[in-house]
Amino acid sequence: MNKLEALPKAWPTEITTGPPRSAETSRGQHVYTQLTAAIQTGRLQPGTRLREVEIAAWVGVSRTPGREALKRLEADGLAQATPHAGMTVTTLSRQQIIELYAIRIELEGMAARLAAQFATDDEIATLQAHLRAAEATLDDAAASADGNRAFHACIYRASHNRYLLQTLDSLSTALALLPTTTYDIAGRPAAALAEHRAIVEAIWANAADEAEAAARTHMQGAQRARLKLGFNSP
Amino acid sequence: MNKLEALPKAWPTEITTGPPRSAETSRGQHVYTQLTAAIQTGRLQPGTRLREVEIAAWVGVSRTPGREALKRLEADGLAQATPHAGMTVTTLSRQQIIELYAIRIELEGMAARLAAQFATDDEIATLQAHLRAAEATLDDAAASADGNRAFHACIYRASHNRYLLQTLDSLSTALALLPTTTYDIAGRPAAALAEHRAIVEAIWANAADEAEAAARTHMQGAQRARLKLGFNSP
DNA sequence: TTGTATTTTTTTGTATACAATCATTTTGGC
DNA sequence: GCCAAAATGATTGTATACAAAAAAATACAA
Repeated sequence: MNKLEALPKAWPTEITTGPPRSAETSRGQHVYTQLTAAIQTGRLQPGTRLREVEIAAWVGVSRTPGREALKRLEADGLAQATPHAGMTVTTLSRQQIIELYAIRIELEGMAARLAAQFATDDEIATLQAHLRAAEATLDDAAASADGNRAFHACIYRASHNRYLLQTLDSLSTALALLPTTTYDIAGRPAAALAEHRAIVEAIWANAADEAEAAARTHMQGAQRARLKLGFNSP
Repeated sequence: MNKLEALPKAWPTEITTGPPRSAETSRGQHVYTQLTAAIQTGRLQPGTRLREVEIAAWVGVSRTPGREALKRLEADGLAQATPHAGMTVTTLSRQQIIELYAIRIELEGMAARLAAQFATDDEIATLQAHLRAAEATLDDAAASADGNRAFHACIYRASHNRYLLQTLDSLSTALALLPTTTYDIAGRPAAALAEHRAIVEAIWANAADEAEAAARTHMQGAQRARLKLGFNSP
């Protein structure tokens, strides 16, 4: 039926960067971590075929935990399966990116509003620390992108709504499928930092409306930057 | 560590109500369908222990597809796992219910807004058909609840945002963990119908703001009704 | 050459045996 | 009788063999 194109059989040479795999975590969890890391760093490009045996051999486990990890990827939207035919890393269309940002704008706004209402002093302090850290890495796109992820995750947690946290996490992860980050655009890290400042200030002042507005403005800026970048295929 | 309380070993006598399992669908999918159905109809109560072997034996398959289905339940938030200790059907706390409704209010509003902008004539006609059908089942709480689910799913689809659709689907499913529906409250089906009418009218008129407001009002009403009901444990 | 039937190969789907881990019970000592 | 430590049992985690389905390759005729 659907012919899945043949794809690079070569795997990234470096297999594990982190700890080899604590006895605490299951092999399945380990494979999942490896796969998401490989996708987010771009070592596994969208469209790449994911074969159970290859994945398993790559990480050095049997098919069972490998298969489990792939199923989780599918549930996260990071991989797509066709019955009996196998999985590929999801390729986002322009339309999908627009839809992703649409819901993210809404939920980031909600998170900022809730954070303005419910964030603890500790959480606000952490946000401010992230701002300071971001100043130091304005020139490093990769570090900026990492810092950005951490900053947003902080706001999610500060919302004190576990379903919101979970949903935004999953949406952010899906956007990590895109090959480059918006921080590769000249001036974007500085603009993002200014927008982040506005959000944190509103949260610090317990100004819910302002926080929501600032977060929405920020995400709209991110979307504009993203769509300016263009992307891989359709 | 955590002692999982011993729980009823008896399984619902009727195993399968639908088709026995088409050759098209995998056994894993079949188990998943059976489990979600059992949870949503209340045959599997929150807190019930889910053992891989029992599940597998119940549906008549081996552990592998049973285990796969359980992992999917966990990803959906319908079951909770503790490593090496097993899974139980999720029990929602009052706080969780509040958080669920909070995000649902936000996203239902967004869906109604988008539907007002982008719904096709067909989709609006389907919504109107649902209103007429709901009139006929005002006295039947179970039928009302089913119709309600279908109605909302229609709006999700009419939003034409696949991530919004997916997220709202998942949130609605999580709420199905609650034992009784708000439609068991006297007068609630009629109130809900009136609120549904307001939403559809706004969508039909392409009035985005009104649609969002109507949807939020509706969900706030649903939340109030829900919290009035009380619930199982914590 | 082209279209089609058939075989082969590849890959996922499933069953099952075994290992690891945690909870419980039993045993031994005091 | 009570506590600790070892043995037991239950249950999940993992490996692997086999079945089933689909895709690809091959053979063969028109």
